[in-house]
Amino acid sequence: MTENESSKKGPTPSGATIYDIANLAGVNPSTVSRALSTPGRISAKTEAKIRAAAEQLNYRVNPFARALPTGRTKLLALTITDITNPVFFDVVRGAEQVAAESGYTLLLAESAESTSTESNTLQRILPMVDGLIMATTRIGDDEIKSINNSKPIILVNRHIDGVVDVVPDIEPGIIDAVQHLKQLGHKHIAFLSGPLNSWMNTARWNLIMREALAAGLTAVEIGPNAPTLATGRESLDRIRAAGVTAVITYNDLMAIGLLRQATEAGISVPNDLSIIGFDNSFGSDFTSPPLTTIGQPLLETGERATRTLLAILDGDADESIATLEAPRLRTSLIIRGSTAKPRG
Amino acid sequence: MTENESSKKGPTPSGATIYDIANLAGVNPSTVSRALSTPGRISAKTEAKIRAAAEQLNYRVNPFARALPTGRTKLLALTITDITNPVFFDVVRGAEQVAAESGYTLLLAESAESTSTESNTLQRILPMVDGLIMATTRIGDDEIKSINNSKPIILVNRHIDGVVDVVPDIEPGIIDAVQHLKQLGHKHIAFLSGPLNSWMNTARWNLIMREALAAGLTAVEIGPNAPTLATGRESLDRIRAAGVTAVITYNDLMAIGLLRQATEAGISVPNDLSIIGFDNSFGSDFTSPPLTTIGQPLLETGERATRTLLAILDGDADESIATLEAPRLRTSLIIRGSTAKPRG
DNA sequence: ATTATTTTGGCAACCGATTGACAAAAAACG
DNA sequence: CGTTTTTTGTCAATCGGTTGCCAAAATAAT
Repeated sequence: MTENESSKKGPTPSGATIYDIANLAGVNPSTVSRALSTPGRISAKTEAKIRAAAEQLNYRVNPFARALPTGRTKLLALTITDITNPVFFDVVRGAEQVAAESGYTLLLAESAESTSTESNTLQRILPMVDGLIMATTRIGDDEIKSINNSKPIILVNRHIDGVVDVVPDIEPGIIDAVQHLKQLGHKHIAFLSGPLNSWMNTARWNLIMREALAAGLTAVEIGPNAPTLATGRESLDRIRAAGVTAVITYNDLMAIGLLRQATEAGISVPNDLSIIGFDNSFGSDFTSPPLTTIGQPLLETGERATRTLLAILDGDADESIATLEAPRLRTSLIIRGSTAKPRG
Repeated sequence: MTENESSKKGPTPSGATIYDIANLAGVNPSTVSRALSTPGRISAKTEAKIRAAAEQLNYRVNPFARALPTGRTKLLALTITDITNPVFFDVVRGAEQVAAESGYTLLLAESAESTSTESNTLQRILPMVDGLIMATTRIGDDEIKSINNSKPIILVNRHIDGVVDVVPDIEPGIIDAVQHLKQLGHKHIAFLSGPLNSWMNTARWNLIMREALAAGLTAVEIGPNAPTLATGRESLDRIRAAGVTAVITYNDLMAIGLLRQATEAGISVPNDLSIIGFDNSFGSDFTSPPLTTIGQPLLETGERATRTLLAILDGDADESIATLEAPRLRTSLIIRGSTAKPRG
């Protein structure tokens, strides 16, 4: 602790600069800059000399100094509302990986709780990032549109006109789910719905309704609800009261809550009640019985969202088009243990 | 899309600068800087005028421009190895909240998988942050020490000489756990251990061993293992073979895996096998039966780690001392449904 | 009213890169 | 060998703030 000369103090914490390199290599700082960031611009010999000097000084480019003239920070933000929600795990993983591959750093922002916190965090983060992936947010369409005017945004699982989004096609999964229930012999099903203003919630319910109708089943919506484990538990009575034999929930978390509550109340899942979750998120197979669920390709969603964002940022027309026109990701039904023939 | 003048193009994406404000308010840019960042330095009247102008132009300070001369970015990094591990949820929450309160932004870095990825990510992040909280890492002591020479680090649940850490006292929880098992009538217990080089793993096992000995129980270590759900499942046979009636696991994830595997194999938990997890992490009460576990104050851990880091950064002697000398956080036994009298 | 003191605001240098313009050096050409 | 073209490296301005230093203005003290 006594003789570490340049540690932690002063505005140059850890710092060899291109000027130091220039000195050591006997060239002009701008030459150093070019050698390091515009390969080919400088003769191989000089470049080698500079790289050696940089290596020797353990040089790291100062991201802020670079960001200032270029306006590019190589930082991407991924916003989520609730780190506790397993849906994001794989989205984060996918995004993180693609970002890292491209030399970008992912800034993960959780805005638990209030909308105002979320707005504030966003305001703080916005100036530092090149672009935003919004995985979930309670923020309104207008604010998102306004942000979209200054920085590119990719929306995940939400649609707003004029904003780029990545949302998997929910149709195949829902069609299969309803058919699955029908084939098991269910006649009356419920949708345990999610948040009131959720675009995705509405989309899911509408489609379930349509398919149930087409299949000759009755379908009721129970909700709206916060998309949490707790509300899943709390809704057991309403579901029983509705007289249905099967439930599709807005997400897995709610399904798990419901399943646990039912089990504790002596109601057998799947025999007394079939449950289908949504998302196939991390942990949905940890329950007993493991959850039948409509799976989303979460990892791919994170990857694609990030790739799309990068394509926009790099303005690479070809890649942009390729990314934007790739076939849409699809949901699919994953049958596990929480669905069965209704009793009696 | 037609007439948004200054959107998304050029190095000044969204930007009013202090120069714009200076123009509008009829003062010098430096006066603007002072008015905004050194309250009191400028007369109230001028300051009001400047604030009004800033408001009108919707000014946001450019964090990079500020970081350049000051060397302070108001960014903190929190590194975790596996976003999937529920242990971090509350740590992240706590850290995020304290950081936000103090006007800092938390950069959450997941370095899933390989150590090399982790090193790379770290190198990328390091120059942009004021300090680091390392919640888990596979990185070696030496590298951590070396990082600690350039930026302040707070270690969570790990100890390295010379590096500040926040690690709750595991003693109370472990003492209670062993006593709990003894009182239930167990004679032979096992510790399902975690990663080989984990400091915390060793600490936990040593203490369990000591307490078991003191209580007249036999204790065996089974492992090392990766701290995952999968290894929990895979270790069932070894646990059965060891002839113990109770297991304490390195963490909840392993306990949950073990519990599920046991249940599927027709071994009743808690009647045939008692299981105690570790951490009381998110979801440890979702299982059937809910998991008895040695709880850590995770939220407080995240909060304290962040507060400590901020205290170091701000060099506020009083606050530093207060934070550093606060009573150590403690673990405690949380008795739920996965422990009972051994059968027969 | 005069001097001493404190406030207030401006000037200019600086943080560490990037980049357009240009001149010197090297290579290619006739 | 002289001239044109290309390559290579330097100069200097710039990004948007911060801050030490100083002078003008305002206030206080004598």
